[in-house]
Formats: sequence, structure tokens, C-alpha cells
Amino acid sequence: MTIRTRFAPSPTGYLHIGGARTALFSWLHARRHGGRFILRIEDTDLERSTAESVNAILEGMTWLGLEYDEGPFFQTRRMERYREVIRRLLDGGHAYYCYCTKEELDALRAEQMARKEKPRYDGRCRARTEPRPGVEPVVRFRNPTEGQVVVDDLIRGRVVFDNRELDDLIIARSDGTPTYNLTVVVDDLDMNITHVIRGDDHLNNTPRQINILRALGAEPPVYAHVPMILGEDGKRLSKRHGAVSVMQYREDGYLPEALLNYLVRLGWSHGDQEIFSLDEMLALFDIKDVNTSASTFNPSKLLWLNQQYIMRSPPEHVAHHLSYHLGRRGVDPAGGPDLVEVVRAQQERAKTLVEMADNSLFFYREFEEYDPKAARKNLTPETAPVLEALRARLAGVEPWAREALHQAVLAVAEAAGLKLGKVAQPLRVAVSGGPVSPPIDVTLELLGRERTLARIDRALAHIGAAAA
RNA sequence: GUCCCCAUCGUCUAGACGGCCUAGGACACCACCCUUUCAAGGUGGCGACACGGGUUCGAAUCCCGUUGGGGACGCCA
Repeated sequence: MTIRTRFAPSPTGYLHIGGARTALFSWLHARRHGGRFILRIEDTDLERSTAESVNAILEGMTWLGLEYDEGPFFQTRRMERYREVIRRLLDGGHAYYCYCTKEELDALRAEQMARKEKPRYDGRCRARTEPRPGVEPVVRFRNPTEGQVVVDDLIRGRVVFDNRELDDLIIARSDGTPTYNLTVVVDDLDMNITHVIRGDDHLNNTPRQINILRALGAEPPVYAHVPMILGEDGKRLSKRHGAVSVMQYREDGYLPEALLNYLVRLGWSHGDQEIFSLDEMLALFDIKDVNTSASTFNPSKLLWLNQQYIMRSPPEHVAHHLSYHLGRRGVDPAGGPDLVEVVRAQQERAKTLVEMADNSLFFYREFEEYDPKAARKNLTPETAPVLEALRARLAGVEPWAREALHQAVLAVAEAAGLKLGKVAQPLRVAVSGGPVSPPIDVTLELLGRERTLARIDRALAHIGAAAA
């Protein structure tokens, strides 16, 4: 039997970190076993579901590269099917109409809480045969009152629930629309899902779903409940813990592989290995090896991983992603040095693509103003002669290439009796506007003779103006 | 409150069969080295088996309890 997994988000927000990891695990499990990965949008909550969220989720999946083989399927398009199943459950005596009002239910809950009991529906409409005038009924599933439900979870092991702890959950609202626990069961069944890989928060729903499945005469799929991701305060991950939206990480200059790598290591590991290519993940990941305990999201480790990926990835790949950020800054890389070469020069000095883009702007356009501190220290009347000497020397350097440029700068330093740094730093500030850049010879090579000379002139003018 | 789940450095984690663990790696942090800036890199340091009982010749590893944390308890998903 081919393995079929699914990712089933509800479109009430963006694709977040937790969802992305669950999706990754599902995707990995399917791909590793030659199975199929299905995307299903659980949009039965009309109030909160939005088309923008659907797009955001799709966009996030695409950016991460988690391709699905089937879908996206929308639950709102399957209403007929759910109605039919509800009918069947009703006819078979597995479900019944409940005419209790919200007020009654609230009162019941309050009483139970007061008695320190677990609040749950007491089944008072189970035996009702007559409708109650003026009340549109909901449909409740008639949960078994005895026995146990055993979940043999791939991650948690055997978990046993007592049916007495469960109540008769609502499967259809008074307007006739189906609720989550019903739609999930029907869809997983219809879509032949073999492995339900989802968040830990659904573990408690599992026995109910299994009971519905049994009432329908079906065999439950295999379950794997992955532990949650918590924020640094140990609470459920949310906005206040920083970025939780996957697409925000793109905006912040992360490479999708870095995020994926970070996510796969949350709750899973393979010895001491930290870096996993997609192929390695595919070869090594086993859902059974996933941890049972929740883990805390650690932004600084993600940042480190991102830097590792920026350093280790082929420059062409990084350039591809970098051009997105350059574009956001209104820069067209075609108007300057080869972007791939710029990446090569910057690869070891950027933790994010945003940082790299910002630090590379000067290659493509005139910087607005000098970094004040760097200018104050390096563009002074004392350094003016050095810059002039550099200008004269650089004007005639042949070829305009790294080694020759290095020799030229070195020669100026020696002639002035200065250490290399004393010459290189003013030059760096002059050409880049700030105190940081790739090695000076590389920087000059990329910048080109024309721009280099023009910027030295600009720096000289700046010194003159400041002195006046 | 009730039910379910969880528990190794601040964080992510290694830890088959209990002995190889004076508990390993990574991030972060600190120091030093390298260095034309910033980085990268190198070396070292800091730092944990929640607690209490068992079982055993021997427990981070097994059992029980305590404590702590998380989740669920909706006409949300």
C-alpha cells in the first residue's frame, strides 16, 4: 500500500513555523517511502477563513519547496459529502439531534466545573424523540460510553483513553454545516490517508475521531503526533516571540533550506549532525525517531544555520535569492558587477540576505552618505595625501584585478611608511561609505576602476569640505 | 478542576541491550589565536541527567511517587 500523508491547515492566518514543521515531517515521511503528500485546506470555519490566508499558505509551501502531489482540496467544496455522512450516522443510530440551547450548555458546564469535574455534554438529548419547537438542532455523535480507545502512536507509543472521558461531540452545527472532527475523519478516509502526522494538540481529538471512523465501519489510519514548538518563555509560539510566519523569514533574509534544516532538527536528530541537505533528510529522517517532548524555538541557532547555508551554498543559488532583496531595494544587479562574484566576496560576512543586500548596495549605486564615525576617523586631512597617492597609483594599475590591486595598495602603504591597514581602511570608507567591506582588493576589483576613482574624488572633496 | 502528554547544559540535542558517561556535540556567552575592516576559521572555558523512593553488583537509562511544564476539555480547527 502506498503511503499517503497530508498537511491540513486551516486558512485563518499565515503558514507559521509550527505548521511548517508538521508539513515538513509529513512531506519527508511521504517522500521517503515513495508515497504521496496531500494538501488539504480546512476552511469549514467560514467566519475566520480567508482567501488571503489560503494564498499565504500556498506561497509559504512553495517558498519552502514542500511540493504536494494532490490538492489543494478545500473542505468547503465537499459539503455534500459531509452531509451524506452525517445522514448515514443519523440513520445508523450513531448520531442524534440535540436541542439543547447555548444557555443550557453553559449552565451545565458551569455546574460541572463547580463540582471540579471535566466539563462535558451529559447526553440529555440522546433519547429524545420529539423536536423542540423553535430550536434548530445540532447533530451529535453518539460516543461509546464504555471501553477504551487505544492509539498506537508512532511517536508517543501506546496511549489509552477511556470512553467515559469522552462526550457526544457536535458533528453538525444547527445550520447544518459539519465541524472539524467530522470533516477530518471523512477526508482522511476519502483521501486514503495512511499516516496522520499532526501537532500534539490533536492527540486528545484522536480517540473521538477513531470512534467516528469505527462507526463508519472504517479502520483508523496510523497516527504520529509531533510535539509542539514553544516560544522562549515556554508558552505556545506566537507573534510576541518574534517572527512566526514562514514568509516573514523570507523577508528577513533567510534561505528556505536553512529554515527547513532548523525545523527538522527541532525534535529530531541524527547523532551529532547539524547540517542536513534535503537529500540527507530524505535518507535519514524517520518519523519514529521524533522526540516526545516539546521544544523551544531558538532564533539564534536559526540565524547561525542561515549563515552556514549562505557560506556553503553555491554562489549562484545565493545570488538568486539575494536578487529578490536587491529588488526590494530598487536595485537592478545588471547595472553593476556580476552578482555571483559579489556573493562570493560577501558569503562569509553575512548572517542574512538582508544584511548581504545592504552591505552590497554600494557596488550598484552611490551611497547616500558616509558612516559618520568611519568618516570622522578615516577621511581626515591626514589621510588625504594617502588617498591622493592611491588615486594616482590606481589610475594606472594594469590589469584591474585582485593581485595587481593588492600590490598597488601595498606599494602606497610602503611608500608612506604605513601599515597596510592604515591605507586600506580610508580607502574602504572612501569607496564603500562605511567601515565594512570584503577585502579591499576584492572590493576594488568588483567596483571597477571608474567607480573607484570617482569615489576617491568624492572622499577627497568631502575632506576638503569638512576642513573648510 | 478533570483527562492526556512531557521532563539531560540558558536553548536544540547525543544517550540501543542499565555498565564504554569523571554525561558527548551544536547554538548562545566568555577568553585567546589568526587577521587590511567585518566576518569566517582555530583553541580553550562556562554549563545539565528536576526531586524522592525503589529494582540492581551497577541507573541519565527500568518501576513508583512528587514537583514542574505543555495540551485538551467550543455550534474553532
